[in-house]
Amino acid sequence: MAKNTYLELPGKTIERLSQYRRILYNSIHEGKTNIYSHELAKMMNLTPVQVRRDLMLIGYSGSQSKGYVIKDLVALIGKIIDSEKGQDIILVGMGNLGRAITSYFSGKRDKLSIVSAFDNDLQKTGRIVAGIPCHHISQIKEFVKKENIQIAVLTVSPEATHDVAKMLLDAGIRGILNYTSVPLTVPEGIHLEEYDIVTSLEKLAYLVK
Amino acid sequence: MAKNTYLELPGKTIERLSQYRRILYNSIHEGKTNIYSHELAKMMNLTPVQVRRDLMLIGYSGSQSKGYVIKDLVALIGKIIDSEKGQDIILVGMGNLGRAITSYFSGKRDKLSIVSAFDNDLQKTGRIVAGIPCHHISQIKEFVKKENIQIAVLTVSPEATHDVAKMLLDAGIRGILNYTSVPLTVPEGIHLEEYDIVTSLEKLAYLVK
DNA sequence: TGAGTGTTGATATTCAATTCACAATATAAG
DNA sequence: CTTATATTGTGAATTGAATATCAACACTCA
Repeated sequence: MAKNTYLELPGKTIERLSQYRRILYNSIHEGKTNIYSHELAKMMNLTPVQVRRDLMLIGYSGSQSKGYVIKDLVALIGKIIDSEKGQDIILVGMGNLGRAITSYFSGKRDKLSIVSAFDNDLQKTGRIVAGIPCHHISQIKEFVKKENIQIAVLTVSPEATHDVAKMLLDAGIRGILNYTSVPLTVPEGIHLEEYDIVTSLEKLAYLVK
Repeated sequence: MAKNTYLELPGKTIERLSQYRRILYNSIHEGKTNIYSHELAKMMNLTPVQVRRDLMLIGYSGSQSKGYVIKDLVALIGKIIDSEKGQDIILVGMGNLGRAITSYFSGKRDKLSIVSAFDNDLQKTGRIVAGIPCHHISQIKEFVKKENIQIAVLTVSPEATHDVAKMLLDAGIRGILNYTSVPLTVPEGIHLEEYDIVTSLEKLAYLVK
């Protein structure tokens, strides 16, 4: 039996793998069965070398004449980035952004789904909002433990960010996607992805100057 | 008269400068006037060296005893990343995400504002949506030229992405913030920032495995 | 058959970003 | 005055990511 060696992939490569897969799904729907590195590169706005390098890192080999077999490649990417049994995600902060993300995401990935939301607004709690049940934030800990949730999306107000993050960490969350404008600090071993719209726009504004 | 030397700053530094400034605003409100690199680093979840290096790059000097003067630092960052007269931004695609971003962003920055939105849904066009006027996408080109818009936020459906991007480029847009799940290619000299929620979540899912 | 073309896979190189290590300096305390 | 401590500023080293280069291979066509 092959031992499940854990691949230590660069973060950027993982992001690209996720995107390769999405594009490859489309190609499959268009009836394509094989693809060359330069084709995939073009669709992703990358160089062919970059694509080949990524695929080399995950140990996938193509053929000189036919390129890569899309079906196999998709399967391998899935094997690497998906959890076998899927992962449930919660979202905290059912404001505009929270609702947008929830609706946007619903049904996009079968191994990954936002299963429940939390908010402190009693108007919203106890009901279905944007297609998923919304509970009061006081119930986060219980829910996370019971359902073994590992990932949370954070879309609360700046003021609430630190407190909610603490709750999530206390509850045992292992990864946080922080969409607030407040930078977070997390302990060793907890994974954090942050993204801030204002920062992106300010960067663009600087670049076009 | 000092010649306006254009600082070639690393992209990552620009992003951090934007965030330093936001945090420093808060510190000012709390009555703080000076700050040390290690304090700023802690708030940003960075190392002190990183902070000092960034400030070195923009040519700001602190004092060994008092650290950095917040007011001066904020002013300098503004000088570097803001346009003198401010910049107007448009948003294309008034769906859930578009509305969320618009409301979220409104009034956040005085030098930067989303002034108008565009959509192809006639229900929305010609009205005020999420606080800003929403026009039909056929009017993009005229608007961009007349108002000298340089930056656009793209929140349309995957299917529409390429066409709308082409319209924006034709109209003379210089920077695009792409929130769709479709990777874009832009010509030399046009700035592109892409961000995809699904990718972030898949990356997190991989990391917590 | 054999030259020509286009592809992959991999090593080497370059480039960008971060971190290390420490000199220089200011302040406080003895 | 001298020592101890805490800070900044920065050259050098390191790490991480992207790119260049090319051998090996498979197919095509003359």
